[in-house]
Amino acid sequence: MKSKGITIADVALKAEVSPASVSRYLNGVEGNLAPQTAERIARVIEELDYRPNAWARSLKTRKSGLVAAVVADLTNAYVPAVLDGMETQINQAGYSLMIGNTQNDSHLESLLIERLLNQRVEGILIQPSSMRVTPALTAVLNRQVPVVLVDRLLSGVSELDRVGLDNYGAVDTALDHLFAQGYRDLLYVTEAVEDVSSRWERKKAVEQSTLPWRDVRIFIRESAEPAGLIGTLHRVRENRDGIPAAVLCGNSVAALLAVQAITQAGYSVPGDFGLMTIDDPPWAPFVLGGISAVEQPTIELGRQAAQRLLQRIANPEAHAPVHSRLPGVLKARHSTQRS
Amino acid sequence: MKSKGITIADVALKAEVSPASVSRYLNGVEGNLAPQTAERIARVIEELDYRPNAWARSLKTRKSGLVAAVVADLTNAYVPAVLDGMETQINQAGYSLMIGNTQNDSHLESLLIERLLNQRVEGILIQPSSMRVTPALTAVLNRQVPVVLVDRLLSGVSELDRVGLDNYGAVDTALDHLFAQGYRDLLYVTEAVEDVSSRWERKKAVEQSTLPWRDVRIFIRESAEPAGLIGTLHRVRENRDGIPAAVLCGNSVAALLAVQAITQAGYSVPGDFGLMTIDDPPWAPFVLGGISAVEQPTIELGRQAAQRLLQRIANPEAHAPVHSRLPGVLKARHSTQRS
DNA sequence: ATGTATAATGAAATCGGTTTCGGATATCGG
DNA sequence: CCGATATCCGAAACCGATTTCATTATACAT
Repeated sequence: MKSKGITIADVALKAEVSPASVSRYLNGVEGNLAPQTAERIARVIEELDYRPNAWARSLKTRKSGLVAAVVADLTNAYVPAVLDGMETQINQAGYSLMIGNTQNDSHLESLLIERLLNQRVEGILIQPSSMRVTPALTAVLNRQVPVVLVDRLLSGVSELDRVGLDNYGAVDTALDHLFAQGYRDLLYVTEAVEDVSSRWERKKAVEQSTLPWRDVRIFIRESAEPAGLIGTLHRVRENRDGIPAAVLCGNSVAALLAVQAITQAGYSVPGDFGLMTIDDPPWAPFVLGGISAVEQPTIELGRQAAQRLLQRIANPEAHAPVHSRLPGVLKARHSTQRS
Repeated sequence: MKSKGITIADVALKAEVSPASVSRYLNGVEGNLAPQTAERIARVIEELDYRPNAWARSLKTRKSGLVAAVVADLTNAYVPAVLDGMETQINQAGYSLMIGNTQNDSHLESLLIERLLNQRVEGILIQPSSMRVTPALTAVLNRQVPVVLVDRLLSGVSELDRVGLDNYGAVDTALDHLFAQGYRDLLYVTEAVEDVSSRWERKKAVEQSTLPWRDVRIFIRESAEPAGLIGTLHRVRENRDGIPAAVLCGNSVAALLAVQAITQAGYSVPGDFGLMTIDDPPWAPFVLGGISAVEQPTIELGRQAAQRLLQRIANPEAHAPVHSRLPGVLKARHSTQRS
């Protein structure tokens, strides 16, 4: 009833060598195999369609070949794009990728991380659901497994690597573009800012802009309904003087809200408002004649994050943490075209 | 130098019981533990922050708690949506999810599947990159690990479960809607059809339509450039008589092409053409005033696929394979609004 | 011819759990 | 008070690999 199970012993027996030699063969030439023996083993392995048991191997070597990515929301196009970059990188290195989707819920996040640790992943890429450090997160940190933060930071945690967009730079890029196009009034639309570092940074960057804006307002999204934003749009529009105001959105969720509000209110773009967004969702080129955006280098973000993690795994001695802030790239489109 | 490692033995020692008892405790009450002992063990585990080693456990129990999803293209929004459904379901069952992104490359697909098998996953969800059965795929099938096909079929493989959209029904839904709106001329836009079963089925459904169309044409996308399609649009438009033709797209990639073609050619929707697509990408509501679509129940698809796989894992006796074909739901929007 | 360095291989311990089997203790009926 | 039965628990084998250490065979120098 021993279902299936071709073990190293079976191979050894049939090839008339010791299990030790088979193992040596499997792991490349360690203690030097006679080419003749090696070939014999190879043949038997082939014949038996033998596959080494990863569990037994891991048990001894303390390496699982597993790496995990814990993301906040799979349905936001930004996330799978980043995952894409991670995945290729990780597979190239011979590792396999596990994923956990926290749905922006730190409770679920804890549970998933817990599970992944039990699976003995060798490293974790985390896009934290919140800046606040949960017990489960501290548990990971106390443990030896390397962690790289993606996209978002954890408040009060400085010892971790982090890879993400250069939020300040990206916002500046957007603002420079808007200003260069002649806009002088600015409305910044963002999701609630408290818990998520990237949103916070972007808002901060807007507030710190040194360009001579005539007016800068911030609108914080409180519901999925555009009603509130529509009101603000009306108000912004009142005190204009021929130059339409620019609406800058902090991410694609905010951008979606803005598109809805503008459409429902019957405004036109770029006639009544300039419109632009940080993060270039796949639909940006096709909505309202094309929405200008600052694109995030998503695949590259994923690639670098994975790369960093793999390095930490290969070389656990703690170097100083590295913060990579990749630049966004400007995609000027119809929605900010003036004249 | 034994880095870290609180083993079951350490716990046993400190709790003054045998490792066997600790094991019993960990796996729920098997051979009946005295509540007193159980509590003592619990406390020590807590104190030591002990975590059972998944490898050792798997080695003995032959269960990894791992399930894999191999998908064709992470950047197509349909895929992460389905993954989302899978993920929750799988985690609820106490399993963890591994992913492989084949990028529609059957070579990569083979490699990833190979790796996942070595990781001893207990089951695999596959969205095959092609209908053609590769050696690696047959290897999986010969092996004992359960497989559920998602979205796409494998030609000549009938023994596997499959969960996907009811492509025939979905196309009928679209056609019914178009016909009811008064359209009589039809242009179906699709990606190359040979290798992918879902595309094939949808095209077939169009060809088999029993509605009294005046004209039905099929356009097969050959490049990412809309030039070819634009030509076809011109031609379709010539022989009209007041009733615009309807353009139905086989998936979101085709829809994207159509949007580009229509926009570049300067046509309006729904004035010059009715436009509709199978698969409801996130941008559909906002492009060209809203594009009508037949939405796929993505999360539900993922959920059911995962569910099916988990059942197979729990109960390996081979029942007859189940083919779930979930219905698409009509999203009538502006792009097919007539009158 | 003899001693020594080197290459190739095998025996056995080990990784950290689970599980079988049987021994010890407690409970209970008569 | 005794033997039978049930309950709780420990010793030890086992899962399938890796790895250390020792051994044998071979080559080479003297």
